[in-house]
Amino acid sequence: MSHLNYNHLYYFWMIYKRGSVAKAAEALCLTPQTVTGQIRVLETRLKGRLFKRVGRSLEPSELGELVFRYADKMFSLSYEMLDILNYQKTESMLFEVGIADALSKALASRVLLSVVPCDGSMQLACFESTHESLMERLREHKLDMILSDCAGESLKYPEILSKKLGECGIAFFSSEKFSQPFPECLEQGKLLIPGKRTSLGQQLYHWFDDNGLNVNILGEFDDAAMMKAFGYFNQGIFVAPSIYKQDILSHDMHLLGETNDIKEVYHVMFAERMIQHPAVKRLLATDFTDLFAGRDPQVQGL
Amino acid sequence: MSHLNYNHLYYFWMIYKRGSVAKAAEALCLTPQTVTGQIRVLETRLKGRLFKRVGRSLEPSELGELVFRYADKMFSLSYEMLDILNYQKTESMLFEVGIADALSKALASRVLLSVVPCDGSMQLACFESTHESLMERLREHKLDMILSDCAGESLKYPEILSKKLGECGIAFFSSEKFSQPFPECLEQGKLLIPGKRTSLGQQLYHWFDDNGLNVNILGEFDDAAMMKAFGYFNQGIFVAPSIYKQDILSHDMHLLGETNDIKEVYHVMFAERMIQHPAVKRLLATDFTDLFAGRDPQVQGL
DNA sequence: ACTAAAACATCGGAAATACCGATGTTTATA
DNA sequence: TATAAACATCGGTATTTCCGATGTTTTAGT
Repeated sequence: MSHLNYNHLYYFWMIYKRGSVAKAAEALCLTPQTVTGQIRVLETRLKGRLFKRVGRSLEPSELGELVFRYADKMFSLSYEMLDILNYQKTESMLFEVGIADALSKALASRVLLSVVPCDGSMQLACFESTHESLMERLREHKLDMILSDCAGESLKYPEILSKKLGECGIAFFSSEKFSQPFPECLEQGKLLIPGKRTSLGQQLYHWFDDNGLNVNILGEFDDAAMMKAFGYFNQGIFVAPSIYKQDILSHDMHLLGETNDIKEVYHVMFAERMIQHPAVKRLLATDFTDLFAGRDPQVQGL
Repeated sequence: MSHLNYNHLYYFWMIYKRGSVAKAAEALCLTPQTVTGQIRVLETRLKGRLFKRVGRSLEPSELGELVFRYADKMFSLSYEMLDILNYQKTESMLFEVGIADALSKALASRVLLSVVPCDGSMQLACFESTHESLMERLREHKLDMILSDCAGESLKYPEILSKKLGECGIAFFSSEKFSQPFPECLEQGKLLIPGKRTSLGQQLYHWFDDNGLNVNILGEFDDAAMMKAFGYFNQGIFVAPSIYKQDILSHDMHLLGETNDIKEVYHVMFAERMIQHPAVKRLLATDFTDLFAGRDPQVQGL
């Protein structure tokens, strides 16, 4: 049996992934007619059509679906390999991390600092965005890892693994003082809260309900840093992880109260790979219970 | 970043697998200088040597080892895909099974018959050989499955999975009758036994020891069918699974005795695949306890 | 209903590259 | 020391890939 032309298989994979010959041709820096032609050759070799025309676009045939299942695994591996070769070549290794807007940046930075060696041999690149858009980038191998407050979506993608790093109770802060005790005092001021789509935001809504609090919401923020900035320069009441109490109180803020009913949960998400990024490996080998209890973390050896 | 030439990667994989450019070139129907040339291009693309010369042959470099780990997964998948496309194309599907010489053919045939549909839509091809050579063929994707008496070796290859189908006590038969009771009578005749390299052979040696029997061995057989044939036409005492007692006794043989201390164990071995051969799927879904107890097996639905 | 745009398909020539023969170098073997 | 068996290199040829031009079908817009 003659050998497969694996470049043809790659072209096929690209058409399937991008959804059209035109888009694939663009990604491959070729003209559409070339790509079509090469697919014709592959179809001759495999003795069957890979796509059928539906309207003016193509849909994979049964054979196409079967072939794609294999090609996808193959070229995902190849992309993973090229990734690794890239960061092995670069003098100072790049570590690209996505951080969910909703997370407290202070804790996230502590987590990252504990796994990036301080000798300058690794260059950290942080992207902040919504969980969804970060997941997309992770799946495209454009991020090494994500720190996020929600792990739920990772179940949709079998190639994405996740691990809970830790969790931490939250506290309410304000520049004002209020006459009522906690938690009733929350009804007296205006609240800055995380958006409903974030895990913390949803928990807060339920908690207000459960405690019969009729709160007054000044603003909803998808980005925790933005919320905190508002809190510092306005009258609003804002939320932050309890363990940063000391830091926030030193900014002339007052602690209204704390609760462990609501937890900010930290998850790390990463693609399943044959060779993990060294920083991800370190992170997975590290026990963060100390960090989330407000102490300095212990980094385990690999 | 420019795209990889996956045909070059395939050539590289072939050199690594076969151990030399010359052997790879032969397998690829090319001349060695062509293969070397194409590898040079790949090395330029990956910005590093893949092999280093050691004596008059090549050894993979560190980069080569890394690349091979990926290429091997990729092209193993590709070969698996081509296999499946082959048996999907053929009108009557081919089912290629390896059967270890040492196994009783009667039981093996019952196992196979229970998973091959009787409508003629599947064509069975059986190869008998030693366990080792069958394993080699299985790893080369030249067999869909192996039936064997030993599963131990499968642990050496992570891509080979195995499952125990069942086990069955054994009995001793002979055309002669002996004066002494079982098992002492075994010392009176000449024994035909399975080879020391088979599981049954080893168990027998230990059992003779444990029971203080000083037996007289006429011949050792790697092939169970050969042993039985000898038993039928000579005076030797031979061994067979207890459940075929009735059949063997009807050939004018005498049962000397049975034991459950020694078991003939049946294992099935197959490659881990994304899409299993339908017959293997059926086999794995079938409970053979009835068959190994001498009853007709119940085939479960898929 | 007609036109324009956006898909994919086909064909023939041009550009790229894969391939081989000849030859050279090194290393193991007889 | 000769010989065979590896791999490496070079230059020309053969093959394949690629693109431009052109055609067909379908969708969208006016």
